Amino acid sequence: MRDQLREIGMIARALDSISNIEFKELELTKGQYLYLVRICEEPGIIQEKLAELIKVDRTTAARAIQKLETNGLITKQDDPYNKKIKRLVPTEQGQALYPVIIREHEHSTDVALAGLSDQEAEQLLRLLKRVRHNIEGDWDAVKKGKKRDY
Amino acid sequence: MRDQLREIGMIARALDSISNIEFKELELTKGQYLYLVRICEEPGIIQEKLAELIKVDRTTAARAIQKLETNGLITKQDDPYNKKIKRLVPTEQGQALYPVIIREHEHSTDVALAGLSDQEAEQLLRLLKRVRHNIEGDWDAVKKGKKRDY
DNA sequence: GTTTTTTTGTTGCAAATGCAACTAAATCAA
DNA sequence: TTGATTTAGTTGCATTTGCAACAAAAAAAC
Repeated sequence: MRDQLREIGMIARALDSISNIEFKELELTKGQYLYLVRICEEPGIIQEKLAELIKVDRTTAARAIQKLETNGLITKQDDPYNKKIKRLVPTEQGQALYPVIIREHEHSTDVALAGLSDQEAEQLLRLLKRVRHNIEGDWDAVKKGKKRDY
Repeated sequence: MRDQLREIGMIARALDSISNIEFKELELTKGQYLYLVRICEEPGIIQEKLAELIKVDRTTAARAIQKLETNGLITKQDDPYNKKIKRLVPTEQGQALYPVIIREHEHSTDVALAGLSDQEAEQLLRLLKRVRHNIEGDWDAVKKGKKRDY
């Protein structure tokens, strides 16, 4: 049975659910951790790229980011050369949350990979990267209205 | 870098997004395909187990299932021995959608696994099953209010 | 240098999501 | 067999989500 995608869906929902519950005590509402970590890791990234990076709808990202700004965790900075884009940068308060988010994430990774050898964990990562790469094109295309034939 | 969980998240969001868009022309609104396939494969399953199976909040499942019933795709049948539970069964109309959903899913699997050898695809599945198994306990516990230490 | 297309961002809705809080049946404990 | 706990299901409410539809800057085409 080729159940790889189902397993991926189950794992992703379970982990997202756990993270959302655990981050609530940090004043982070649903999904916000996703955007905040990425902004901390790539300060100056713009909204559009961020949405593409984490595979989420542009408008969903827009509102999550808006809320992060309202809550004082990031700022939107104007670019000196491009009046259209807004560069996302964590505030000190946002930065302060980064290690906490990472720690939780590391713990979940420990749990998830328990019992796997280093070789297996690495192999899993390699394979997942290939799968993600394989699927990216379709996501982009379908999002833009392209019809897949099957 | 132990980015396995991030890759899983990206893949899952991308695929879910694609499926939701593609199933809209079948009158299936967001997420419904998830529940319907499982009910078709395991007719008689109850709501609580279904939510646990696909790793989704009980109340979210409740409403998605309610809508499937309203739309005539499944029925909730009383159990003769247990007045509390309701067994979920696809209607003929629901059954009719099953092969369509599977076909889409098979296509996505083709895309996702492109370039992987049979051995690699099998290895991926084995590893994902272990990861899913590893994480299930935590999901259950955290959902029920347990605090993880990390 | 102007027109067309793409990129980036926003807002209006309608719908899904999920935590609390609540029933009621079933199971467990005494 | 009574009382406590767990299981299964529901509803209220606030929030997130995402498709349309839009605006404006930037880039590409001509």
